[in-house]
Amino acid sequence: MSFRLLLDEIRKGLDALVANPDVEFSVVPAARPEFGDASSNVAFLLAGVLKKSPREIATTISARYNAEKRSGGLVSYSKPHPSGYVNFFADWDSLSGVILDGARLETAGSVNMGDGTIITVEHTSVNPNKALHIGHIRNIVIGDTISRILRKAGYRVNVLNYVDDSGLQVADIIVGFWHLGFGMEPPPGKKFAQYCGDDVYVNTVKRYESDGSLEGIRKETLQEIEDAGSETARFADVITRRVLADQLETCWNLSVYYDCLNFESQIIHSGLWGAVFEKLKDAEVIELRTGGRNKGCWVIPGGDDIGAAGRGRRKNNDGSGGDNVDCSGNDNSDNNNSNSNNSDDGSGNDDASGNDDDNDDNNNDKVLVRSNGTATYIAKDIPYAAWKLGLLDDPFSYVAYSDREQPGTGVLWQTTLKHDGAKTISFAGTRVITVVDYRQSGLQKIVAGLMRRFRFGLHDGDDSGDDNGDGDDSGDGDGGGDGDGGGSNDYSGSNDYSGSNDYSGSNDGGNDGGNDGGNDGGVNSGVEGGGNNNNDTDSNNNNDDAYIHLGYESVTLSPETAAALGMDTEGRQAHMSGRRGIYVDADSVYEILRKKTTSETQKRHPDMKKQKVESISHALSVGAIRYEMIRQDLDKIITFDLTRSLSLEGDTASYIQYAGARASRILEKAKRQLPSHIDYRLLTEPSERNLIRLIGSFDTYVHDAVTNLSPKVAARYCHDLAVGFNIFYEKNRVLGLEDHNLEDARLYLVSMFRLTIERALGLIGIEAPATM
RNA sequence: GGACUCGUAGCACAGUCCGGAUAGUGCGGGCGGCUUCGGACCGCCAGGUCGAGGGAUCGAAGCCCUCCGAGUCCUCCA
Repeated sequence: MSFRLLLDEIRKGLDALVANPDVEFSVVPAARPEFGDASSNVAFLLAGVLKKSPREIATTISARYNAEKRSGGLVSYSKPHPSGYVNFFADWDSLSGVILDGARLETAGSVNMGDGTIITVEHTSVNPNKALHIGHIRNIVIGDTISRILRKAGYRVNVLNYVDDSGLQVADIIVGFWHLGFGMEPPPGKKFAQYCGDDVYVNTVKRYESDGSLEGIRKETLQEIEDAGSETARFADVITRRVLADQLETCWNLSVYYDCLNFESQIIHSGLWGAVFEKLKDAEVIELRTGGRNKGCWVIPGGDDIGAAGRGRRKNNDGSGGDNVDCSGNDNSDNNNSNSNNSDDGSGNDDASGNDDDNDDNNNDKVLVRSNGTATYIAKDIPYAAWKLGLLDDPFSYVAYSDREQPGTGVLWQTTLKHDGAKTISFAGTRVITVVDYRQSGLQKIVAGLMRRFRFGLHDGDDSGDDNGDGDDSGDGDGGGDGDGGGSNDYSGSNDYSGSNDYSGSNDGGNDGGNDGGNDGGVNSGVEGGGNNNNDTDSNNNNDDAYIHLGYESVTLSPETAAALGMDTEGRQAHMSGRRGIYVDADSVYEILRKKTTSETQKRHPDMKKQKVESISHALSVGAIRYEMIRQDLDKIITFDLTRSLSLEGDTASYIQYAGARASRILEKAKRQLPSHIDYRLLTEPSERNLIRLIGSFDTYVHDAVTNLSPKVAARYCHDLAVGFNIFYEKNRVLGLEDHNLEDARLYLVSMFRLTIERALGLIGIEAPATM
C-alpha cells in the first residue's frame, strides 16, 4: 500500500464530480506542506469550459468534494487555494497505517509493469584488450541499475555482455606481444588487463605512427584472428579470456552481474550472419548496388534518417575505438572536411530510399557487404540484435563461465558452439535494451529499424528510421507477444493496487481504463534521446519497438584530472582515449575511495575489527562510484574529477548510507521487540508525516524509473528519502521518551525507513551498512 | 552540407516528457547548532534576465518558430 492510494481516491472522487472525460486533470503530491498533501489542477482546466475563474471553480469543487466525500477514506478534507488549485489534506490517522503496514511487505515498492515479460539487457561490451576505465563504468552501472529496476517492476531480465574477441583492438595487442617484444606477464601489482591496455596497446599504437611496416602485420593479424583454426586465433582466445576475467572481476566488485557472455568470434562462426543476410535479401531491406560509388556492395539504402547513421561498427563501448578526438575541440578539423565533398548531391532527402537505384550518388547508403564480398562490422551487430530478440534459430549451446554464483542472476553462462553436454537456454527477450553511448545512436537506429522490419515484415519501405512512422502497425498487434497491448491497467496484476486506476496519470480513472491503447505498458522505446515527439493521437505506436537503444553521454575528464594524467587541455574537458592512454582506471578509482573510506571509518571506530572496516569501506566505495555514475540524467556529460567526484558529503551515496546507519543505530539501541499494535496516530509531526509519505512513494519512483528507463530516478528517491530521514532525526527524539506509545510508533517508523532505504539502495546496487 | 544532444546561481545538477502556487538541491562563500539516539548531519544568509528573441495561451524554465553557444555523429577503417 502506498501514498498512491490517496491520489487514486482523490482522482476517483474528482472524476465523479467533474464527469467530463475530456478534462485531463492531474492529481499530484502537494508541492509544499502548506498546500496539504495532494493537489489538483482541475479548476484551471475547467476555467475555459465554464468561463469562470479557477479560484471560483476550485471553491465549488472543494465544497462539493467535502460534501460528497464518503467516510472511511484517506482524504480528510479538500480546500481551495486562491491560486486556483484544489488542495487535499489527508486523514493521516488512516494514511500512516496504510503506508507503514505496506512498507513491511516484501512487495513494497514493486509495481507489476512487466508481468513476467522478458527483457534482455546488454551492457558493458568493452573490447577485451584493456582494463575498464571510468567511462566504461558509466555504461556498466547504467545497465546494471536498469536491470535491477526492471526486475523490481515485474520483468524477467537477461543481462548480456558482448565480448568482441576478434576485433582490431585485439589484433593490436597481439602485434605488441608478437612483434614488439612485450612479455606475457604484467609487472607485479598490475592486472593483466591493465598491462594490456596501459602498456601493450598504447605503445603498440604509438609505434604504428613511426613504423609503417606494422600496418601490414596488423591487417594480417586481424584476418588470422577470424580464421578459427589459426595459431593467432588461439592466442587471441587466450589473451582475451584473461583480460575478460580481469574485467569481470572489476564488475563483480561493483556488484554488477551478468547472465550470459556472448563472444563475437562465435557469432562469426555460428552462421548467424549468413542467415541474417539471406533474410535481409528476401525482405528486400538491402540492395546490391550496380553502379555509383558503392558499386558491387550490398547496402541498406539510405534515407534521410538512416543516413545519419553512426559509422561502421559499434565500438563496443570503448569510445576509444577509432580516431576519436581526445581533447575536445582540438584537432578534428581534418575530420570534417573529409566529407565536405560528398555532401550536397541534391537528392531529395526524405523518400530517397526507393529511387536511386543505379545512380551515382548513394551517399547515405550504409554498406553491409563490401564489393570484395566481406562483411563490414555493422553487419556483425545485426545478427546479434536478431539473436537477442529471438528472431533466429539459436546456434549456441551454453556452459557455465565460472562456478561462482552471482547474486540476483545465479549462474553466469557463456555461449559455446560445441554442443556436447552443453545446455540449451534462451536469453532472448521480447524486448531488448542495448546500453551504448549516444555516439552510436545512428548505428543503433539502423539496427532498430531492421529489427522492426524483421518482426513486422517488409512492407514499410518508407518509415525506415523514424519512430512513429509506421502507421501500419495495426496488423501486427504486438507481434512480439509482449503483453502490453491489452490496454489493461498495468497495475492491476499487482498486489498493491486494487483499483482500476491506470497509473499513467491519464484520466481514464472512471470510465473504462481500457482505451488508452496500453501506452503506459512500462518500458517505452522513446528513450533514445532522439526527439521522440511522441504521439499526437492517443493511439500511440511507439511502443512496438522491441529493440531499444538506451543511450547516454560520455564521461570526460576535468582539466585538472587530465593534467594529472600528463595532458594539457588548455582548460577544457578531455575525452578519454584508450589508445592514447588518457583514461582513469576503474580499479584505481575504487582503490582511492577504499583508502579514504577506510580511514574515515577507522577514525570513527578505532576499535573496530579490520574485517568489518573492510566490508564497510567496500560498501561505501562501491556506493560512491555507482551513485556518481547515475545521479544525473543520461544525456548529461559527466565530467570526472579525481577530487570532486570522490566526495563523501552532500549529494552522495555515503550521505544516504549514513542516514541508514543512523537508523540502524537507533534500532540497535532500542534493544527490544516492538509490540504488535502500533498507534500510528501519534505520528503527527510534519517531519514524521513527510517521512511516511516518502516511504509510501517508493512504487511511484520505480514506476517512473521504468517508464523513462532512468536510473537517476531511483537515485533521487534514495536521496530524497535520506533527506527526509535526516530531518526527522534532527527534529524528533526517538529513544528515551516518556510516552512509550510514541516511542514505539517512532521506532516503527525508523524501522520502516531502514527497510525501505535498504531496498531502495538495493535497486541501484548499493549496500546499506548498519554502521559506518 | 546534413543530423542528434545539451544550455537553469561562481561550479555541478533537479524541475522540461504531461504548462499553473514564492524556480529547488549539492559544492563553494558567510553565520550558527552536539551535558540529548553518530557532525559523513542540521539550520540561517548571500547568490537566478531559467542562452537570446519572437509566437500561441488567462498563464511558460517547460509548448511552437528563429537565432546564438557548446558537444557529438555522418568511411567499401575496425
